[in-house]
Amino acid sequence: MAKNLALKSARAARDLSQQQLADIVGVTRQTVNAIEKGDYNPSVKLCISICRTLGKTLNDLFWEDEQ
Amino acid sequence: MAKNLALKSARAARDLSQQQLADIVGVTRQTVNAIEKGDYNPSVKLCISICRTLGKTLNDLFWEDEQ
DNA sequence: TCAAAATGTCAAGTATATATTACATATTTT
DNA sequence: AAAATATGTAATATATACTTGACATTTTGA
Repeated sequence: MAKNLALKSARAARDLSQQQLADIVGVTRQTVNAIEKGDYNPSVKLCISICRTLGKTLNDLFWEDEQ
Repeated sequence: MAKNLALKSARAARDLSQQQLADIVGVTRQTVNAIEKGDYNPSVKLCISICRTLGKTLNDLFWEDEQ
């Protein structure tokens, strides 16, 4: 998977550190880091939780428009 | 998680069986069944693959509007 | 410029998504 | 009604998301 810059950017817009976002959604900072880096393939439940925290939707943060 | 009726309905609209959808996205029929039933929490990659197959987006099939 | 905070990364462990096999019931088709 | 197909479900196995703990580097702010 590619880097998730939409996520990184949405997190920055809310002025949250990886650690803070991780705490809110109940995972570790390493997990948030890995998702932003594109290292793995999170569960949709975690994606939804991240989206809600950042005021975005799944399409905003996890849908790639180009096929 | 609750039953995913949006998925069940989108699959029906394309006239695909659970088995056919599973084959296309590369999982087993039990996995598709469990997702529709709401038994577990698929990876976002699998969600995206299902959405593409059914001509829907993540928001269409995996975003619950009520908080 | 120095310390603190944030980020990147790695190794080893745990939890859970997904596979495999199998069987039962429901639905559709002939 | 019988046969085929679709769906529901369960037990055991495997792959991988995610944790824990640790250390290194980069960035931020006083």
